[in-house]
Amino acid sequence: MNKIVGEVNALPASEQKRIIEEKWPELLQREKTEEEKRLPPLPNAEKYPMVVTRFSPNPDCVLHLGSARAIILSHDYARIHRGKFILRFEDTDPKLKRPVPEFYDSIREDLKWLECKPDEEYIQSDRIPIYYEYAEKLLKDGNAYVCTCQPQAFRMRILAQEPCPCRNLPPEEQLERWSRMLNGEYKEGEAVLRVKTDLTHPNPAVRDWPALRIIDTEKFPHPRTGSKYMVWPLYNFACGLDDHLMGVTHIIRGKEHFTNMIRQEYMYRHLGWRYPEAIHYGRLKIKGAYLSKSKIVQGIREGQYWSWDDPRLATFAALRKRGITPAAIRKLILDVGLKAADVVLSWENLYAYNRKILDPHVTRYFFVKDPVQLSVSGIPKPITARIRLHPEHPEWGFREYTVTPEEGKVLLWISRADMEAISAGKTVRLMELFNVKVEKVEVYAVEAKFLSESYQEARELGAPLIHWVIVGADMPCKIIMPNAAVAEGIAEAACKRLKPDMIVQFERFGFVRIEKVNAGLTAYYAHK
RNA sequence: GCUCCGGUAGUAUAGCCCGGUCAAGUAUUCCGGCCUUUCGAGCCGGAGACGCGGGUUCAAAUCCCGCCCGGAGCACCA
Repeated sequence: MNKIVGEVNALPASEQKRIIEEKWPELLQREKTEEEKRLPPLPNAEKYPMVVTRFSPNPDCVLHLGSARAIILSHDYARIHRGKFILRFEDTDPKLKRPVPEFYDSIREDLKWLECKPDEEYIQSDRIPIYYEYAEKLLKDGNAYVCTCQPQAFRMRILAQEPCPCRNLPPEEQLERWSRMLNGEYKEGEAVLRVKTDLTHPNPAVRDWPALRIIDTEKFPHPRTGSKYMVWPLYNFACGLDDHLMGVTHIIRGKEHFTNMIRQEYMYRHLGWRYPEAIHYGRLKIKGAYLSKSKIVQGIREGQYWSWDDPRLATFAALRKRGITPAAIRKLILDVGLKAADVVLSWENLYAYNRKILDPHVTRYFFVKDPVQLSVSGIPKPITARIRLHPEHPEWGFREYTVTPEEGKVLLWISRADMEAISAGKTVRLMELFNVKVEKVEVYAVEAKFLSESYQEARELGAPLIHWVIVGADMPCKIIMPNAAVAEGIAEAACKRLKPDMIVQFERFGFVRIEKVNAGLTAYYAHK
């Protein structure tokens, strides 16, 4: 049996696969279907020559986990169908949701990190003339009007299902008003372009919705176009036009946009267009973290968080910094799918996925949190520990430490938590090193006597296994925890060769991402 | 309040359209065991759910009605 296994393993993987395909094709089949089962089919994908999806953020903040669903599902569905994935910046509010130049880039970076690189990119503030063109067309065709009513007065009318006085003015008059709007003859708030819908629609929010408004860009210049434009499209107008103009076939977005679809459908009818497939997924939350831009922005402004990548935030920047992998996030999102029900994600699931991704690939080191000294006496000779960087990969190498007793004694660091769990008379195994018998436990130190080297003996005695660092072969280490607390301790000397961005496992402590290496080590904690 | 949309174990999800094979599957979590020089991973076993009440039916997680609960929208925001 072993001989046969050996023979098979000696063959190259491609050869193994060929043989299986030849003799047991059903084995491969099963494997394949299981992997592809991941996402449910996209509705009506076959009705379109090419599937086109888009992610359309406002660059007024960094991205966070709440956007992961739109990004990953849009991207992955486009890829599954060999379609196109578009990134579109919706930066049409220079006043209330002011875009910030640095966020255009941070969003691009986040998408790249998430392995969701867009095929095309658009910025709405580049497209203002296009929106004007369609505004004019709608006006000309009597499908829109320039409304100069006071918002309050308009609301009263619309609630009563009555047209406001502006609605039925002839197209020529509308175009006249429109050019006055563009000329700056109206001030901010004095005129708005509305798309005609059904005044009797059961939802008042749908009736004659606003499409373009005036913003005083002298006062609130747009970061990209300055004061060049004073008339800016609202969400439903810009987004609705762009989705058609860019050939988007499938819109995947949060259910807060459900009413927006109804509104936009009226415009599509005016223009003789067909509305894309729209999927509205539920709200995504994660326990104990704010997934709201305004809360994040507010916390930053008030100094509650250090920065956009503060470990307490669920921004992609923060997750990245902690060593959460994009693969784990993708798994989480594919798991959740595109149901309309709200979901409350738990960090536990994210961590579990991340751990399984990381565990086979990352190297192991010892980090002693809250160190106390353990002095071991009675060591007969120098003893060398060779500890694998990964238990299942001896070929990756090892760290090597030699304890050299002076008058039979050596000093080691062990963690306070381990010290508290042991007491005089107990036997303890220092991993990969030797066994000791504890003699005295004090407040800051432990004294023990060398017992034996045999690991087997430790097992038989049921001795606890603890990790350690030789005093002198060490470096200070700070670990930023997810709650922004700092765990202080000592890492083994081999950690000096670590590089920023590496993710390692500190045994019996957890996975961390290295932030800085100099005389000391700084790392961010991911999870156990 | 009005207009929509939801509700399967602690969490997430499959099943619901096309009722039976669902005394409800999967992942994670928790517990136990095995394995292992980590309290990690792996392996084995176990715990844990159809919001409530009616109805239709031989049969309902699945269909119908009512209720309850949750969420979203009701901006000259996106």
